[in-house]
Amino acid sequence: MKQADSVMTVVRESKEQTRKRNEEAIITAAEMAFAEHGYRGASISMIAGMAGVPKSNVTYYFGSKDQLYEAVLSTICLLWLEAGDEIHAENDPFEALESYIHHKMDLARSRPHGSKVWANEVIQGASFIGGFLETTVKAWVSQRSDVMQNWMDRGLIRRADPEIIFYMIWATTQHYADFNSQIEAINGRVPLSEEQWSRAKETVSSTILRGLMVDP
Amino acid sequence: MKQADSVMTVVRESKEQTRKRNEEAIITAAEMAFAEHGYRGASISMIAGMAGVPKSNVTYYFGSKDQLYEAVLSTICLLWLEAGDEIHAENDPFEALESYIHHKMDLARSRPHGSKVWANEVIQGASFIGGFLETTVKAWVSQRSDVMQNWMDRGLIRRADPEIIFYMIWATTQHYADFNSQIEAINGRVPLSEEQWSRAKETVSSTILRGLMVDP
DNA sequence: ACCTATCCTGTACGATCGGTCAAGATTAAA
DNA sequence: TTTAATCTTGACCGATCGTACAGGATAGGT
Repeated sequence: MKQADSVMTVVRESKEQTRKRNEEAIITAAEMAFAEHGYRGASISMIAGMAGVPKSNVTYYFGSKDQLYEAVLSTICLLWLEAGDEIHAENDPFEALESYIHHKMDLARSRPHGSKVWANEVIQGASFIGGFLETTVKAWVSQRSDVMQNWMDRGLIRRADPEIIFYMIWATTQHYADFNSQIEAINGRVPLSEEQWSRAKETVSSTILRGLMVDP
Repeated sequence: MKQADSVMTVVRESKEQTRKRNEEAIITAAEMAFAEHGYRGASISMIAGMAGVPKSNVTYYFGSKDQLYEAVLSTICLLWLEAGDEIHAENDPFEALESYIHHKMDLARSRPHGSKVWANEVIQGASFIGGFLETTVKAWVSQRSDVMQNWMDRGLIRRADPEIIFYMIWATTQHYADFNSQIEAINGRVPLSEEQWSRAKETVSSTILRGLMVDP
């Protein structure tokens, strides 16, 4: 088949390329399968079917269902941890938090499956990610809470427990990913329009930010 | 064993009483099992073990796993639908909404398992409760949205899409049930204290209510 | 062109699942 | 007390699950 090679310029994939392509296809399929059926409900054969690879290929790449699940969870969390990078004491609190909320709303829209897998895992006790929550996530919250405390001490925002504020932001933003099917049902079986999405972003952020303003 | 009957005044249960007692035990066990393991992860034998009845007894009472699952979901929703009864146009919006938020926070604390089952079901596509969402829940939202619109027209609260406000309330309150394990992990593996709970209630409601105030 | 290490996958296995069913136990009516 | 209806449950079934593994396929070095 030299002809095909020269005419279509289809060069043979290297092993590394094949592995990377297969791993990404499996991760993507697993993210969707775990989101739509839960950890137990998603089967390896189902994931393999979505990814277009044989069932054994999945266990070959990821070792076990548990390890694949953890890979999906860590892929998601790497995305989330970056969203709050602009929360620094030297930034304006309302600009920083508005950016954070908008960023999280965009992630809820662009990566709903990841959010759902995470939510499912936490709801069912976070047995796979418990250690991660107690170290990395806790440290993230602790650092940002110090920033919020700084803003409060300088009288820029209203006094409140910073953790509670973060939980409110997480809850309201991720709700648009996790409870998407409920929102669509109430919206008349219709996905949110572009305008509805931007209004949701605006209302969520402005409501929380107004709630954080100091008394005049 | 006449002696036992007369001394301990333990009369024999009627069939109805036995049925009711068993059904409640099974429902309670199922609520916990579905919350902690998801729909597929919770097995009938596991639920039967928790409830202290043989496995076949579960299918005898509820017919199938699906019907038991739906019974759990409807039990939960009956509780939730009552929480917003005070949202009427003639009430003060801030008092009514504060009462609603506090009521929902109390439910998140007292019935976390039900909230988790509901969240799991919605996350995974709401295939069991889709029709219910499109009829009962949608109508509930529609009625309360009219009340909110009335308050806005009278200048009592800031203008915003009422649905978005309800989603924010649902998200922030139910977060304390659904993401309880995440909150505990960040809190140092320790459940929220009584004081932390009351501060959470206060901060959540005051932040949202301040976010709804009209500009001075 | 050959060889070898690595990759890939079809097959098989034990475990567990939801659900069925018939026989035994118990209750309520006659 | 007898009888009929209902409740209760242990045993069983086909299906599906996650995983192990052997052997074929293949890429990359020689």
